[in-house]
Amino acid sequence: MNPPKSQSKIPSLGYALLGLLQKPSSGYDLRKVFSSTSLKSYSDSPGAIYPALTRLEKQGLIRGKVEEGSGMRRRQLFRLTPKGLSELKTWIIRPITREDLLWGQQEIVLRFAFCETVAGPAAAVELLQSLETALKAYVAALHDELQGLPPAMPGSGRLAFECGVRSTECFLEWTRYALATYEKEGRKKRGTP
Amino acid sequence: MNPPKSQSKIPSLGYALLGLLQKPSSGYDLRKVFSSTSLKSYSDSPGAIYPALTRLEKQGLIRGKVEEGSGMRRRQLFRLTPKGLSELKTWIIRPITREDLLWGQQEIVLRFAFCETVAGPAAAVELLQSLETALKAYVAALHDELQGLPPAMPGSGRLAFECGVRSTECFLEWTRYALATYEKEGRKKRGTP
DNA sequence: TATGACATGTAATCTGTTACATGATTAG
DNA sequence: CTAATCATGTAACAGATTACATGTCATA
Repeated sequence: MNPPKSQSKIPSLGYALLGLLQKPSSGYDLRKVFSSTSLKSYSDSPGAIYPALTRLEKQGLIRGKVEEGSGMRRRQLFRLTPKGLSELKTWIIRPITREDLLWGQQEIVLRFAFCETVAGPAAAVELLQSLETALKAYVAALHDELQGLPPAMPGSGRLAFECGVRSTECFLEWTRYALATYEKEGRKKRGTP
Repeated sequence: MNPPKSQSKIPSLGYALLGLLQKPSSGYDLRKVFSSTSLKSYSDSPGAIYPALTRLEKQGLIRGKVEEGSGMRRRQLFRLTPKGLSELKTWIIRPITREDLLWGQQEIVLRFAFCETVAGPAAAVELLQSLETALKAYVAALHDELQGLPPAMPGSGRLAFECGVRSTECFLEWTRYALATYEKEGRKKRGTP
């Protein structure tokens, strides 16, 4: 009666966890990653992590097993299931859309960060290419909007808008830099013909 | 018994609404601003806006009045109360901390965008100066972290980190550009001595 | 043996999302 | 008249925050 609800919408934190679980980890390990590395934008609170892990396990995307080592603290190691890996891969390699850009850089860069180990360098290049396309259109649209701003707008309002434009341009430059890096690597491996 | 709970933590959306309500608006107006301008990162759904307005009114930060025009649709105009204006100002001019940077650019730029009309150009300059200080330290820390990355890290992981560094540097450049803009304006008004 | 770090979880509460509901006014 | 748009809300649900609760192990 309903359309098949194959994908039961996973929040961003869920995908971050899936990506990190390429290396089997406990909830505590994951919390430490979020609190100590540059993924600080995600919550490291137990009230966020543990329920999220439980949900992912219920969906069959990860599987936890309590470690039984002599003289060790109780510790549950989670690892990706094949289904979880496939879900992660699907999320990562979906081409970048304008919507993705509106929801923010963070998630896009996270997808890219996981891309090489999950789907290989070729997929990373494809992801960057779709990102470049989307960004070029978006930057152009932002410039148009900047032109159309009411001249009565106070200085700080216009400057704030310019900040958004610059930040997007910077993201585009990084995308090109990343593409160039992959190209260089490719040439190295093929022996710079 | 409890410490005085003078500030009852307002979420980011609440402050965005307070800032926009410098110009009296209806809930529908505000939704249109969120859906049509570059504030698209905030939700324009009625289920977010209307409850948020109700909360702000209960806290005495805004006041709504139903408009009674001949042959007009029912429409409730909200405007800032003095208490709301003061709360908004306090939020805006608090110096930028490292925590603010971790929570994201978005909110900082929003604060700056409202700063000039709420607190004047001098406050905007002070805000930018505290931002510059915080950003300089943060960029340095990010460079250190980049040096310390494990060499075993896959290419896309390192590139993703570099994206964060570049984006922060870009933000710092914008901050200096904005400061320069204010300085130029100041000289113009004082007659370029 | 007492302190602190390790490790996991739960409960209350708040906010946002999604979807639905309602009525008034204007355009065709 | 009827369809679309204006304008406001509500209800059910999911997810995050905060604070608390529990117990283990190492070490001083």
